[in-house]
Amino acid sequence: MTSPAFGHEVLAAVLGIRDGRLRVLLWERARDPDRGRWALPGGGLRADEDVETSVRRQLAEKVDVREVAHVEQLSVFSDPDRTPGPRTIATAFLGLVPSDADPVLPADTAWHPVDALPPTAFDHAAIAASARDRLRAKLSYTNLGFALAPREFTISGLREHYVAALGHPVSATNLQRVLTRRDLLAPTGETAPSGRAGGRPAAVFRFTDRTLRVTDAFAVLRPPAQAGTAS
Amino acid sequence: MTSPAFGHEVLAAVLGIRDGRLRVLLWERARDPDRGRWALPGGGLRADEDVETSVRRQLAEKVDVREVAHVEQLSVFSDPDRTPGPRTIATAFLGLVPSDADPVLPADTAWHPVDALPPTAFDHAAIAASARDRLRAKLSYTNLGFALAPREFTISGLREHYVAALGHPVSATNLQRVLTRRDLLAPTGETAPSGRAGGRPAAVFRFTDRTLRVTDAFAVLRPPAQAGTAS
DNA sequence: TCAAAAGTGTTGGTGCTACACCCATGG
DNA sequence: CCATGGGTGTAGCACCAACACTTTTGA
Repeated sequence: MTSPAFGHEVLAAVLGIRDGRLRVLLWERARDPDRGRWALPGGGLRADEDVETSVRRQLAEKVDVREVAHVEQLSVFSDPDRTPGPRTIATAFLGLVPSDADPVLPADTAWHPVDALPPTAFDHAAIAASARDRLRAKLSYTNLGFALAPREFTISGLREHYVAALGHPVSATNLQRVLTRRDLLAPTGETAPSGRAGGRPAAVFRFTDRTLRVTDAFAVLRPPAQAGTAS
Repeated sequence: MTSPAFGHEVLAAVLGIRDGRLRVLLWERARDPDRGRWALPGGGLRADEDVETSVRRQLAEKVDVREVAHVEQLSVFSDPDRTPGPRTIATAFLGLVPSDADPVLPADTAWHPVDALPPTAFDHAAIAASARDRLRAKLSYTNLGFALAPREFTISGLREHYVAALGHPVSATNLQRVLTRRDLLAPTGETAPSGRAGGRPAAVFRFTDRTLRVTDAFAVLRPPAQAGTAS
């Protein structure tokens, strides 16, 4: 059991919709190695914390943690040569920040389009891509939209978030019906003022639930009966 | 960047259907700590390998690797006190062995029902539970059955595998239709002899594909068109 | 009164579950 | 020819995408 020891870092791909695009939070490295390239926030794991605690601590230094609506583990990146110098293993996380949260960012930190990244440090581009893919997959069978959208929104506003995140057209009509059928949306009773060009004012909604819920589990091999689930 | 270094181990929850139950491969610890308790196979990460390479190497010592039909990463277990002694972080994997593979096992190693584990070492019970849950979820929206079932099987034989893995009844009629509709099954043309009590001989099938395929992605927010996918 | 934007009604199609029925074998 | 188990036909339901239509606003 005398196995070697390795450095361990925690990295977070924090995604959010900003200016109509799906973006990831990156900071520009001021020092070698990879000076001038853009990196994911994160850093070394401390002796007294587990990786979940660590990622939240590290994010708190970039973003007010209360603004991060969802955090989940992606996977381990462990190529021996993934970084120069002493070997470091990384546990990668996906974080999501709603678009009405506008955290004050340090000067070296900015949101970059996840589909058009600037030159990135180490293997961080692969981590960002894996975060993007995880988000896209989960949007379609969970209520994860709550972590991208603002607290309150109109259906067409929500639709734009889904379009930006998924990268393909989404029908507002059917989006509303799917989310309503599954009881994910609740009307607030308010309406949003119509724009400069007129038009009927939109009803305002919020998500009924702001924690992750799988809505399509066991689509095929569903456990029998479960009477009462449909409400 | 002078963060501390930690031991890193790789652990595999190898699941398979044995004697009609979903079981996990465990070995009995002969030494303290946790002597006499049952542990998942695995061990320290070497300096020149990544975690995926490592888990396959470690499994080769217990099971002929060619018999492991599927391996995937679960998550990191990193509680500072998860093991006594110097801190060790674990990357946990799910491995699946088809029921027609019968690897020769070392004397200290045995298959145990995953829903009725013997006393387990460290946090290994939680890892086994997370492997079981991952398997159950993926069975319902992927072709992952190929990694549990034998190479060739009858529908009712396959049904028993799903029942054992999921823990709830599954209809053979509908199982066949669902898997056929998605082109996951191919008839071999052979039939299996009927049992002592008679009955029509069953047709023999195999999975068309023996690598993981997601069959239900984007059930809700499906990308538009994709002409020709249905074939 | 017209254009714009939001929201609802409706229709046709697909996939799924349940159940009834037919098929092939051993005794 | 009967019991046993395998396999298919089909009816009804739920869900869903597309599209036409109605509603409510600003100019």
